[in-house]
Amino acid sequence: MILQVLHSHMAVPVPATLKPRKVPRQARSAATVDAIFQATIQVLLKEGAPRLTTTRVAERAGVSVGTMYQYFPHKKALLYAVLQQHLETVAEAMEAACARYAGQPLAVISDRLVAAYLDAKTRQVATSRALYAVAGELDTADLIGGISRRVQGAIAPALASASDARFDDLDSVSFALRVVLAGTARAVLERGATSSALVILRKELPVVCRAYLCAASKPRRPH
Amino acid sequence: MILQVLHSHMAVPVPATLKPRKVPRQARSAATVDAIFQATIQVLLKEGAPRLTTTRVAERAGVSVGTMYQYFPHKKALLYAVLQQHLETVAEAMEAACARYAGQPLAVISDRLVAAYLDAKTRQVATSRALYAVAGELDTADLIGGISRRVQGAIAPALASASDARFDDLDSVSFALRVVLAGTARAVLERGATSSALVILRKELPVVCRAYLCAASKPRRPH
DNA sequence: ACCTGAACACCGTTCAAGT
DNA sequence: ACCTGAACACCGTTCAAGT
Repeated sequence: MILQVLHSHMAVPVPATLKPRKVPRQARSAATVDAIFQATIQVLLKEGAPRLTTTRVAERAGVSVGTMYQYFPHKKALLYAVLQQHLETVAEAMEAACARYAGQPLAVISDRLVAAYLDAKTRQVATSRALYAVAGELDTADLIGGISRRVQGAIAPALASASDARFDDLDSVSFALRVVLAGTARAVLERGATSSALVILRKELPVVCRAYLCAASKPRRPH
Repeated sequence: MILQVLHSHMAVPVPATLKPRKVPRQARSAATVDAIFQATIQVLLKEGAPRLTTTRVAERAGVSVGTMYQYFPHKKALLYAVLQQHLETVAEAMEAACARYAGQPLAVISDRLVAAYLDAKTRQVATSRALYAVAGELDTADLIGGISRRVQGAIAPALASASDARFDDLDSVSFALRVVLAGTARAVLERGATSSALVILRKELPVVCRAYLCAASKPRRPH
């Protein structure tokens, strides 16, 4: 529930066992939850995933462990919420880009989507990396599934709207495009994220996507 | 060292802290290590990552925890070794495919490399998935870095050998191709790996790579 | 020489006792 | 009503005591 307070647009269902047990109705509670949230990211970045313990987060947030467990039923719920926030930021960026460049030529749409994805992911490289590491311990099937559906739901109409191309199998192409974007970005960001690797990614990934979309579509006369 | 016994072709340097502390010189020791290895995978698949404890692995392998710590200085060394074995299998498959299809037209090389990668990863989908989950807790920068270099060292000459294409920036293209392959496959395999998702991946990933390689190269007359 | 497993430090989680 | 933090079960790791 608190997740909905923080992200009222949320469309992804949260598994019952991962739901926070308490709805912060008062301003003070909301502040506490926010402090816990911030503390989690700070400890993760400063101490690393292995030292991200409930005690340390509580200490940094200025509350007792007991209090923390009133808001998050267990450690995983905490990580889940942080990951969710990050993924929804990315999803929003993609939705915005899709809406903005609808009706443009395919090459433009492709380039803009790639740029939007890379921008969203590289805006806080450190946080992205840390969250990839943390996500492995979580049951993220539903969360990732929901975000994926949301992103694909934005990509598909954007591709369909291209002024100079049409797709026979829009769903497969949307799926493939999302997976290529997400997978490739992760493969580079998760480890070093060397600046040279990032440079190559920014140069080559647009070529990959444009070439693919072109190969997977048929031309059509602009109307 | 024991890793070298198990995989004598190993080219990747193992960080000092992750090295097993004991070299099994006798057959009995090698058998013990192998039992620990098998037990790790079994426990991981049957009980899941959270229940993968040193005690459980030792019990299943039929040794005491103390004995296990003679061979692997800590739990991470165990996981590291298992992951390493898996990645080297994939690297071998890629090297074999690269050698086998050298000199062929670019489209053939591309399709075969994609097929080789997907085959290697999907041969044991369950193990692949389980290892992705486990890898998050490990310091895999060196391991992944070494394997990546090895795979790119095979991909680059294969691409250069294409009978009908030549590349201006071979390194960037090899890098991008490897990252697209690895990232995309992971994005699909890591979660559900629905059979429908796998079908789309097998159909679209070759199109992605072929279109990209074609776009990133110039044609040349076969000699 | 090699193996064992109780013991230790530390983790996630709970809940009686405080305010 | 809400917060606290000692207590509990369990984990990774060690090392004195066995063989």
